[in-house]
Amino acid sequence: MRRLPNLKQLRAFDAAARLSSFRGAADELGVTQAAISHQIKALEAYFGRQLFDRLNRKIALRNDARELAEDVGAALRQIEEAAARYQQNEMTGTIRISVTPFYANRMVLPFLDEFAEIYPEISVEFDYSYQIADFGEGTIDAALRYGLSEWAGERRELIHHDRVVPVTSPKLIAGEELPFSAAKIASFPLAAVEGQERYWGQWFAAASFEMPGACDISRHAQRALALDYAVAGNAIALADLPLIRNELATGSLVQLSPTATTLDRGIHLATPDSPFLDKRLTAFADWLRRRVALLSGGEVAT
Amino acid sequence: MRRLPNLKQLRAFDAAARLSSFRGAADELGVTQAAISHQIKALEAYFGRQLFDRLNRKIALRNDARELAEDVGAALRQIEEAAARYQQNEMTGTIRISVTPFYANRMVLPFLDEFAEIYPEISVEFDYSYQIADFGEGTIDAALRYGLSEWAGERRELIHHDRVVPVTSPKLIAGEELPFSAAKIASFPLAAVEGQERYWGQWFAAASFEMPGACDISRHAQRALALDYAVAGNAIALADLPLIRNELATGSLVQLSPTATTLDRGIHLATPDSPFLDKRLTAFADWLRRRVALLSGGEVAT
DNA sequence: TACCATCGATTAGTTTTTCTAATGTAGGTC
DNA sequence: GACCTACATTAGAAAAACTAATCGATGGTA
Repeated sequence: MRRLPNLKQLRAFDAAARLSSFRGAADELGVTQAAISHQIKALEAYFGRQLFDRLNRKIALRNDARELAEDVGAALRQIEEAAARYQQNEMTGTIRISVTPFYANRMVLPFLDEFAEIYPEISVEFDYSYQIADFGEGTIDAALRYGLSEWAGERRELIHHDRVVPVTSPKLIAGEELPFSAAKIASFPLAAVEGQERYWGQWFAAASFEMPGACDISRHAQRALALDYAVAGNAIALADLPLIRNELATGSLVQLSPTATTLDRGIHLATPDSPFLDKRLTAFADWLRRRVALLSGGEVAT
Repeated sequence: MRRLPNLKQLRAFDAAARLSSFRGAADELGVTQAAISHQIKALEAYFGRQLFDRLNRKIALRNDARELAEDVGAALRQIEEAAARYQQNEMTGTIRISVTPFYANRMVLPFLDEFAEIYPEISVEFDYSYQIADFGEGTIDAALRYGLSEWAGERRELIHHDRVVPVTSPKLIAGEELPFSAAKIASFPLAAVEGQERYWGQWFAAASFEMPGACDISRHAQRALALDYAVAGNAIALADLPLIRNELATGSLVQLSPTATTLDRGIHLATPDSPFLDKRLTAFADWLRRRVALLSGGEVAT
């Protein structure tokens, strides 16, 4: 595409032609009349002929410029409408989110139809992977990630801070009375995620109990595996209640104590560190945060 | 028409989207790559979201911006074509020219079909009037005027300098032998236009003859009336040969001497003093000048 | 694997464009 | 005939656009 006249001048021309007035065009474009006069003059110089006849105190679009005015007007209208359409379709289209099956199955998929009801034009696709997705390839718009509150090179929005309680299989504590004291819990085998053993210490502190130096703690590579270990009746694990509500409902896990502690990690929606937030992702994050908060008892993460 | 994005930025966007490259867009628009980067960034800020994904060493138009790119491209193409059309239709349409019937009938209308052949898209309308037309009303594009070489407030193009010879009706000189000497002519009644008697002196000077102080000179309000007077056999008049070629052909006038003198007046095409010349008027003036020159013997006025 | 060429981003400063303020001119209006 | 409004023009101010230089990243190449 080459050889276009100055588009700002064309815009002034369009307004002046429509209104048959430089002053009117100036008002419409929010500039002075002198500016319009300059623009038209420059455009006439570009074309090498007059676009308007200057009659006294008014102007008249020349006949041979009429078609030009119509075409330019139509083109500008097309641009205006295209821009408006682009701005309005913010909440349409597809967003692709990378998420672990563990979290998707428990916290997202069961409620996704609620999101679809609020934003019927947004379709959400999931990339189920334990790998950290690469935004660079452009195939992933965001990722739901479990972790600490810091990452580099990307923007994160907190969805939900883990707030954990001790749980285990009824098999492990057959016949014992609930709730358990912290001391009693400490006497059982405990399950922890590798590198996150300190959360047990944090929980015992919340329960005002000094954690014994020599606890029986097993270490697991992933949160899901630690939970599995507990479900199998091998140990007590710390778990976020919303995440295991199915297990609690079916009785495959029981909550041993009302004492809960909030961890310094949780689920975040991570997005590429672009200067602008995709409003659909913001909407998704907002929705998910509220939805998860409902499960946790109403506290919305901020 | 309001609420348009910056059109320069849209132009950069169009080029970048088409070429999937900022550098390519920069080359196409004849600016540096940095300029495109700035423009796109500003446009993204305007919309509040990203138009392109920045992958490594390349960019990818986002899906939701694809429609925008197409619409903008189409609109710019429309503008490009409209501008091209406007520039090409310089030689079409109607030009309205004010002209006296006397001159129109003798010098323009007989040859107008030749002009129509060269410029078939230009239609010429005439306003037959002895009044000086007012350009201000916008109904007249130009005027063919007889006169001196100076006017104010308008642009003139010389079509033809009068080059006059003495002519009269055969009735006046029945039986006399041609050509006449200057002395013999001076002995006849002479016809002149009011205020232009000096042209007789000029002619006698060209004939190397001192004009007698007491010539029989009649004065007429218009050139056409002086000629009529001669056709009627009442006097000898000075006339431009091309203008009276019909009378010479039919014998209602005869040329008395080969001596001719060029006057300081002639026919001009006068146009409003606008900053740009209507190329159709230039074409008309050029054509008419050459056509009249053919009648006068090949000298083209400059 | 190191090097080179290319692409886009960024920063700071310059150039160009665009705009304004002031003023002039010419009609139309009361 | 004074007054109002519309467009033109000038000079200078403001804003937009652009460039040069440089960075970081990466893909191709030797």
